[in-house]
Amino acid sequence: MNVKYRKIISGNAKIVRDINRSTILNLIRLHQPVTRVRLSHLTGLNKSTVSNIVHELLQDNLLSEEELKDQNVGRNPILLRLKPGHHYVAALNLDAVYSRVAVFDINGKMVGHHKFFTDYEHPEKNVLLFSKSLKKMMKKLSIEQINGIGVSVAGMVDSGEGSILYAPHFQWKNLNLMELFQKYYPQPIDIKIDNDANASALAELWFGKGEVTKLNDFVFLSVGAGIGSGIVLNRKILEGANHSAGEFGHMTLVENGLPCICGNRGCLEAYASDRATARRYNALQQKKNATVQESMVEEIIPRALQGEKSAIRTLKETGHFLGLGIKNIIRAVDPQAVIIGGKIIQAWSIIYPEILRVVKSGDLYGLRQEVKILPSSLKVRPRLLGAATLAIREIFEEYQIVR
Amino acid sequence: MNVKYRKIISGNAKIVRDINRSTILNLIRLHQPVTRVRLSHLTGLNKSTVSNIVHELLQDNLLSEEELKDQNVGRNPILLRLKPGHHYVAALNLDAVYSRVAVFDINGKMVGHHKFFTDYEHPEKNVLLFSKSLKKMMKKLSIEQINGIGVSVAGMVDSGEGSILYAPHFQWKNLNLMELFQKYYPQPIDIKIDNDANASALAELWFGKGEVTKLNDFVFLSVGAGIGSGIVLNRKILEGANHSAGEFGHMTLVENGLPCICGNRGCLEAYASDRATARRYNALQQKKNATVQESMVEEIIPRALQGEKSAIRTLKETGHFLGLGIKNIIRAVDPQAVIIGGKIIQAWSIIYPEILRVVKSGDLYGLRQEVKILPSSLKVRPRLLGAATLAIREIFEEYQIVR
DNA sequence: AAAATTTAAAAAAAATCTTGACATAAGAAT
DNA sequence: ATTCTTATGTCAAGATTTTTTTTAAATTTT
Repeated sequence: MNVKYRKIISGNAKIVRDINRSTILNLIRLHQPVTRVRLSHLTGLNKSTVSNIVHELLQDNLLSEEELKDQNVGRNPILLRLKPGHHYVAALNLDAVYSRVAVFDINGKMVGHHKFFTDYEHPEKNVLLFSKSLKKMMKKLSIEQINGIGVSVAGMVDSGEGSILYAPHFQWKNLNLMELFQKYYPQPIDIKIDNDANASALAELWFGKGEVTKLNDFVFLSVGAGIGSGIVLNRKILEGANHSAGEFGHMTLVENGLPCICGNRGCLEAYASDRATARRYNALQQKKNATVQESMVEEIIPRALQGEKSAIRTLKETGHFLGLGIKNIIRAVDPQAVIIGGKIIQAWSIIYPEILRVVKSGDLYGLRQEVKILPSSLKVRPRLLGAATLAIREIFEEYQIVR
Repeated sequence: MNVKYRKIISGNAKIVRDINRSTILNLIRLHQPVTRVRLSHLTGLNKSTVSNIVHELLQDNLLSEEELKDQNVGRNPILLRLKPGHHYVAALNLDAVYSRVAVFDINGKMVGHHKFFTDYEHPEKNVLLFSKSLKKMMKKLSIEQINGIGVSVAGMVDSGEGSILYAPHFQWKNLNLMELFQKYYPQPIDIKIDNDANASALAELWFGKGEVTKLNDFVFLSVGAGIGSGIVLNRKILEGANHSAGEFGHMTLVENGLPCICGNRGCLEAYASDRATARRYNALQQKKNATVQESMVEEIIPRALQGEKSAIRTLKETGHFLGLGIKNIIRAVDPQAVIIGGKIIQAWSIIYPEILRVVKSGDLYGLRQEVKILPSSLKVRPRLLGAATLAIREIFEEYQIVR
């Protein structure tokens, strides 16, 4: 039976407490530093309830207090912040060539980092390398306990089960990664595994800067060797019935178009991935003997920025195709924004006008669709921070009431 | 400020009651007839809580009881059902040429129906006609009170405000329909307005038969003069940041393809709408002088079913284009199913194989994507029943706890 | 035929959590 | 020195669910 039955959650006093506790903890995260009174206003909860719950959070070492001495009338407010130094999560990004391990605090700050060659042949080996690396890091940073592990994988993942359905880079199929982790971490620890595009989207949602802060509905388009995407709707990742929502990389852009590694033709990925960009560039350069390796868009971009014509033309084309794809994404889910990640955004000044032109050309009935096209706002690698966010989310998000 | 802030709903005893009450009422609707004990199991709530809430619902005249005499051991169970004859909603579908008014009971059964010519020039006139028609119907059926009004409109709708952003058929732009209704219904009554594709999707979700019963995530593709769609994710309609999620009709299928009424080229609608189908058919028939009117797919379908070659070819092409669109829909939101509505489904035996062929050709990496392509399962007009469902939903759905 | 068992529903007592009124804290304004 | 003002803390009251106990009705066992 493949039918997903929604779990029915009925209400009782304890769940009310859980809901309010996580609401408050989340608001502290988002608005820190913040006072109890402000939290009372934000939540609509009574001041006493807030005080009570804050007291509990303080005892759990999740918060720090700081009395503010200012010249306002009235009693000095006490500012609440997430307390650093007590709660950490481990992150693993399993990616082509390198995989990365890191430790983050609950504010999304990386405090330790390490990388190793991904072992394609022996999936379990990567878990071993991760655990060793993590142990070493924890010792060095004198961190005693980890509050969760997040893993982002380049491939299709069943995040509920924690299994990898298909990872084309590594040629892993139906691999239960969760089981491997549980071998090395038999003690009860939260382990969350998801696809790297979803993880990146989550990283933007939780730790995005600037305009991204205000977004609740967006699509993160991860442009790399392939093209993946994570759809965020009402602050939640859309997984899809078969864990493959947001496979925009394989939407058909051109019927019977260029072949794609997925076996079909005309996919967005076959036109706008880094690989496709490099290929188009090389086709232009053939006579000039100045080709680049397929994985090396990072060589094309500086050439374009320095004014090399064929590099510029190639990237503009990429922008054009991305625009076509993004237009269809907008038609599909009508997000507040589409955020683009990947090396390609280093050429933002070149690709953005092209993307915008295509997207705007298709404005529905001339009605203003206030969708933004933005480059990733993150400084840390989104896929690694995303892995951490998978674990951090578990600390903050519990139940929630919706209409 | 265009930023949609999520309302924060904090928990308290009253909301817990609301949650549990609506959970129980919904389960009665879905599982009727059902006993209190069964409800207790389904919800996880204690038997006393269920008894208590059921008592309340009985007092509100929402339920009827019937003692079951069977040969099982133990006390006879009391079966609970939604009580007919006490709660009704009014529905209005504003559509091209005709608009329809109807009265439905809370089980989605139509008890009265009437239609009138839509007044394109004077939007308010339609509200007047609706109210007169409803009044007459209520008198005839001796219904004293209506518990809500649902309106489905062929066009883009801001369902929160109840305003029509753009309705191409009627050439209405930024029309606040809710205000017009409130003129005629100043007393506090729930009025809900939404786009007809969303309403149809909702009708399938609530009152769909057969396989549809088990679906929580699907896309309803409404094929008519244009192509609209409603996206249902986790049993909720996806509205989108600009109230235009699911505009799959205007996704680009062919770059620089056929012109579309939206002003662009190559939209799905320009290839697979009834109008496009008729146009393609007429192009084939030109020499034979046997053309049909643009709105008349219903003439092409019987011809095809009787074996007329060009009719068959035309419909197969429509199926092919629908397949291309559906493939991209699947890539986008990965639904459990895509449900197709409209006259075209009378030719299901012709279009379905074509759709399936295109969709399956694009199966991602050869992984089984268990997506179903289904014709609408409703007997009543989906757009009208959908309008009713907008109102019925308000009676049943209140708050809910999610993770 | 009487007693025990089974299933369903209702009632009373116990537990949990939020609310609301009041109290306390700390500084500014009068 | 007193009163305001704002932030936080305390505690009984109120609402709701859960747990426990009764009551009800029919079947099965003794």
